[in-house]
Amino acid sequence: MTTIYDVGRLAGVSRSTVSRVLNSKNEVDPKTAELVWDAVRKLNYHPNVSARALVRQKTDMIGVILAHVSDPYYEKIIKGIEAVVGERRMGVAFYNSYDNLETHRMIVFSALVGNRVDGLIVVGSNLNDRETLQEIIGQDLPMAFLERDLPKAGITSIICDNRDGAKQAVEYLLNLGHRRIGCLTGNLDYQTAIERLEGYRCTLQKYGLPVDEELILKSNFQYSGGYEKMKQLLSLSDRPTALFACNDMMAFGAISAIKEAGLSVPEDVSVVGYDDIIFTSMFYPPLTTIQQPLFEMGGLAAQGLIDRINQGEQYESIKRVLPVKLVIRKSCQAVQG
Amino acid sequence: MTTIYDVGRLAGVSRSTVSRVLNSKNEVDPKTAELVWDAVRKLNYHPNVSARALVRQKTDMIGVILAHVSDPYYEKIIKGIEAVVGERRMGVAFYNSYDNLETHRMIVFSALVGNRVDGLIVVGSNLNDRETLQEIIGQDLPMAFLERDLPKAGITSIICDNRDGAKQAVEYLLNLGHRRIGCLTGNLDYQTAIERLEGYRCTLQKYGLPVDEELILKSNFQYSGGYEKMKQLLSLSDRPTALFACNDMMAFGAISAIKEAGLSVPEDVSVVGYDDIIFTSMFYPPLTTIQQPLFEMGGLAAQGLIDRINQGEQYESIKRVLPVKLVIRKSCQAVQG
DNA sequence: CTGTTAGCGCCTTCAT
DNA sequence: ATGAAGGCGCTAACAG
Repeated sequence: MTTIYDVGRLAGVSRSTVSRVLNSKNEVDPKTAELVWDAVRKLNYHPNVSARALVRQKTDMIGVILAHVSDPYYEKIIKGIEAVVGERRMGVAFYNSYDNLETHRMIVFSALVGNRVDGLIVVGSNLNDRETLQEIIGQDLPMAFLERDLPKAGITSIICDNRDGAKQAVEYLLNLGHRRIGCLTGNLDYQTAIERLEGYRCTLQKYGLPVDEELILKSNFQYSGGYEKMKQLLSLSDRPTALFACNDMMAFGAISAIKEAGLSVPEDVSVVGYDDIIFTSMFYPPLTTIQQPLFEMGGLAAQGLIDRINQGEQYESIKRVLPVKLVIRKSCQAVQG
Repeated sequence: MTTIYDVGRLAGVSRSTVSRVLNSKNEVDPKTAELVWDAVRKLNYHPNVSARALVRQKTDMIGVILAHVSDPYYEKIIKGIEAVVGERRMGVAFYNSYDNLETHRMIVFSALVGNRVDGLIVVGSNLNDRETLQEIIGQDLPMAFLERDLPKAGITSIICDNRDGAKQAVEYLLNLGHRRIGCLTGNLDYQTAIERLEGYRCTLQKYGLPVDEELILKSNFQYSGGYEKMKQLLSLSDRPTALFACNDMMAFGAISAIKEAGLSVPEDVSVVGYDDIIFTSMFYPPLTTIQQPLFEMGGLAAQGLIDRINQGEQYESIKRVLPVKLVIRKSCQAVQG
């Protein structure tokens, strides 16, 4: 391992000078600096991150904890985070919680309390994590929340208007003449799932329609969940003519079940999804869905977190609720006759 | 920040004893140990990772560099890596290269030379990265390669039998009576893309069929690339009756183009993909494709890397070529008449 | 403008 | 079985 000391020796200067050059602090004679850079290149020197982090008490890294990095839903959020973080010359580390409370707790503590990262973005975590998070927040460590707001916490949270999204979806179906509209919810341990369901309910009520509990099935945001629950919905004597799936993956699963039953989308059942993940437009039929500003969300969370890190506890937390919009494709049509 | 010193003071012991308890080294009086653990819990102490890494000269983290974490293709590979790494009580950090050589270089150096991780798994990187990688390998730092083998490197590499995969796909189509089989290649800066194309060519030759260069279109492993290139293929006067797409995303794009042209899959064009990503079975029609043992690949790479880290340079590198298999779904049918 | 000095928090001999 | 002391590689005062 080559250290700052080796660089100094080769350049004929002290270690502190090397450090100054590397960090472009204070004034350094341009000639000296050039000597140092030459040595750095020649030795292919890269600072030991641990040593640097130890003395500076910061790692220039932020962490992002989410259920599973590979979930396509996170794609644009991740890109939004990375864009901002890269711009500020920091790095990102991703951690998978697998939606497991114990794992989540371990990660949060070892990453944040163990100083592995300077701050943490928690993406849409399980509401039962509240205790862990309150504990962390109590220590005034930099955090930001995405798709979730923690009451009383002086912390940035970026969420989308889930109730309004559900409202747009349901209103769209109502305008097409649908009256029996099924709803596949996400895992109700998640704020987004709860709010979307509320939006569905309120919208029906607003239009003076009955909320038939038989048409509301608690699912889990997964393809398989959408598939299974849709089969149940189709077996109803008076089956729905339309479906509001609280995310796109469940919509895909539901559509498979519909096709398997010998029915068609949108001829027999209209389907609206939620999220607008990248696959929606590749899917057949192209899915009508609610689009969230995912890239922007990621960016705002990262920005809030980094500001908090830089400004310390004087940072004024922000809470943003971003608007969503309906994207009409080809999975819905008006009720016939 | 609470340190080992605070813990020691609360427990009434020295810092070295705390350290011993934490790392369960040597013998420590069970009563003393209990005292220390009590203090740890009471203070919610978590070791400072930087300090620990600095003195131990290891981070217990491995890095994984790939084009983009959110690409669904990596999903199972990632899970395979995580399974092994978790089992060995280490952690993983993911880095996105975005298929950019400069980014790739920076990550490799700062992560590995900067001691951010103990070793690095490079997943299917651009062949033009060779120089950077050789440079790193020259420093005998622990690395493992996935979907790529670097000649002369005493380093673990795990690849799949891409030529055989292409052969299985093409033979399947030939057996269905197809003679004009198009090929959409991936980005030929990648070993997998090159080998799959070779497999396609060799198989046709093996059966004494002409290789019509007009039917081979260089694409990029992307949905959009598959879509565009398939449009070209369809505009040919004597268009192909079947397509071998070198990955599933291009197959999806191609199928969109086919549908858009008023044709059907598999009635008018049969399509075989490659990879068997999670979406293939959700797609309509369910895609016939080549399945790779992705989970196993990730696990083997992680295992090889960790062994190398633990055993040092005496580690005997392994090179594994894993078998692949054809998964028949519904995107192909026999030539009519 | 540059070198000297003193830690950052932890682990690991070496004593006891 | 436990404590004292030294140092991992780096940065940040403080001198000069």
